[in-house]
Amino acid sequence: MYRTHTCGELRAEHINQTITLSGWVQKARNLGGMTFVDLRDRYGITQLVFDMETNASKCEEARKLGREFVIQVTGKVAERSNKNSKISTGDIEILVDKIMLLNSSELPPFTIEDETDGGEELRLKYRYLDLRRRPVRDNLMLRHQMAIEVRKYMDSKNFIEVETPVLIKSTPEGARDFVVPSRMNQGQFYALPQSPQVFKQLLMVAGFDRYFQIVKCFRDEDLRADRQPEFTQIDCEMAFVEQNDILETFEGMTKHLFQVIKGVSLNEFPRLSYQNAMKYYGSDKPDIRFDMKFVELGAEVRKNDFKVFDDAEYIGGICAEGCAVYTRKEIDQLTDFVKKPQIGATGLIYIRYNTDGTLKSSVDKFFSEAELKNIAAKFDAKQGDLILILAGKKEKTQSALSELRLEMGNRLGLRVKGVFAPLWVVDFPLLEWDETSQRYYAMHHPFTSPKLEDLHLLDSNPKDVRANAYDLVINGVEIGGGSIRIHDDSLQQKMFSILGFSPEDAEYQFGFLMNAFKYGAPPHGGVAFGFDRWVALFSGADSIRDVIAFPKNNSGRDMMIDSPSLIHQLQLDELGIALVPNKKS
RNA sequence: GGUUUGGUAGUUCAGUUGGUUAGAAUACAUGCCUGUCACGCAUGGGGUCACGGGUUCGAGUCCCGUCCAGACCGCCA
Repeated sequence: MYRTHTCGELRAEHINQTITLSGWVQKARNLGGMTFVDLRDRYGITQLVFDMETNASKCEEARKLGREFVIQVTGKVAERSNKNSKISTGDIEILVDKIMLLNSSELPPFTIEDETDGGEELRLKYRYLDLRRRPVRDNLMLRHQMAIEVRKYMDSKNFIEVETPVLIKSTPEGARDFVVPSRMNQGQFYALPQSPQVFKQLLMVAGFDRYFQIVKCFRDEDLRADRQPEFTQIDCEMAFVEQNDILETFEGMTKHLFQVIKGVSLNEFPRLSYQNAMKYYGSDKPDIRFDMKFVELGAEVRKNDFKVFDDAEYIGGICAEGCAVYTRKEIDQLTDFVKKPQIGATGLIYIRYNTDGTLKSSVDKFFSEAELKNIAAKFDAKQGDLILILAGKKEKTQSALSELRLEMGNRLGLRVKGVFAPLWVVDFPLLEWDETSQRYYAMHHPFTSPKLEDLHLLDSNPKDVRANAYDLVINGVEIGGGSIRIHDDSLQQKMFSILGFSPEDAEYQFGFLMNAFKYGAPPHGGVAFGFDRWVALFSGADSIRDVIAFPKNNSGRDMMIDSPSLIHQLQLDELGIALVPNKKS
């Protein structure tokens, strides 16, 4: 028997018991006459004691132990003379009688401690060592707990988990597919699912009126801190429901997770239309932990021969409370921030509402103090506030102002970890126009239903048609999204035609779905949550990499197993694949 | 594809206007130490300054290119 207990469970009540532990040597502290060894496993750390006076040979053995050696010890639990309140086993220690070396270890490339000295790259390369560290392990434990609670909640609401296939069919809509060549059908390819979308809809046709799945999805797009090529969704679908039924069901799931995992009780989630989200926050995923809503300026600022305003399609700003004290240097920093190519504004206009009631702005040449005061009133600015204004093309300016708002939120410490502000963003547009390809794309996906009351616009004015689509946003992170689907084959066919599919293309790619809809498809809709993002939100991690056991790096590489990699010519031959030389070689 | 930051000891980093033998901390090794728990003290080993080219009397430092890594934009129905 390798162990009678774990390294995290022995307490004062075990004193005088003879026990056996196995684990990794975290650290040996050799004091000459005696040696202390911290023995670590998944559950905690227990201190082992070796005394030169009572057992010199064991003490000599203990001195030879290196970091991460795997040992098994048997001994008696004893009360410590110096207790350590920082660890749960800090009241006791083990007087070791027998020690067995189960395996030695090379010196790890970074220290296996809560505060490691290792950098990101090294830790990914040696992920199995990184996972020995408590903070990383805790994230995976949290992930496990959240998955358990999702399943508990969904089960309690009569949802059943059904597995859907991973080798499916490529479709040109949406993200790039990862494709898998078929050996038995040469020249043909499977695709890995970007989501189980069509399968869950087919499950609704099949009568499983409440489905969910915690499922891997794949998208061959560039990575970010919150984007991995393979990621996990909580994928859900319900039949015989309207939008409100879905929002309530999954608001319930969200509240359950917050309650059980974080001990946080949430109030009813606000619902904000896409239109208002853009108007007040310039973003379809606003962080509403803080207010600082946009104020749009109109004709009243366009008559002073100030060309920046006069020529602008959109003029809008935010009011940063208490920031009138910002120095010229700080405002220059903000100007540089909005002028970064990633943000793309051409300049920044400020109005300082000084504490003495005077106003100072970067446009004093064009606006009198009274006019500035009027503008300040529009912002509900108080003395001591700083108004920041951007002007230009509407979409670009709103998005730049949104970034500026978040930056100010950061500077003012308004985006506090541990504070959670969820909301539903609803009434997304059904379609968006793409200039490059001169066609409409589905904003959500091609199976999303238009709002009944907007249906008449579908031919005349497609871009104004709103969809039964919604996102759950928490702290400015898109945690999930979904829609009420089309369940009528003629409407689905019409959608495909608006999206530029020829009837033949639509039949080739989605014929099975439209065919299924001919056999009594119930009204249905659903939602999918980004599980990794959710765990990251709960753990406070900056990147979803921190909550994934074996993540990929920025370039989509697994640094540990070093994939992707070349495959043998024999494998290529079997698949009937010939590689063309790429530009690098 | 683009913007940007970085690459120096096992690791995390510093390195001044381009100037002698490239430093610190930590880790590691050895010795001393009987209550440590970030143990302490002493000593020691450890460097292809990412790679290639250029400027220069002289390059870790300046210039060009390549590679690698991070953040972001594009992209992500």
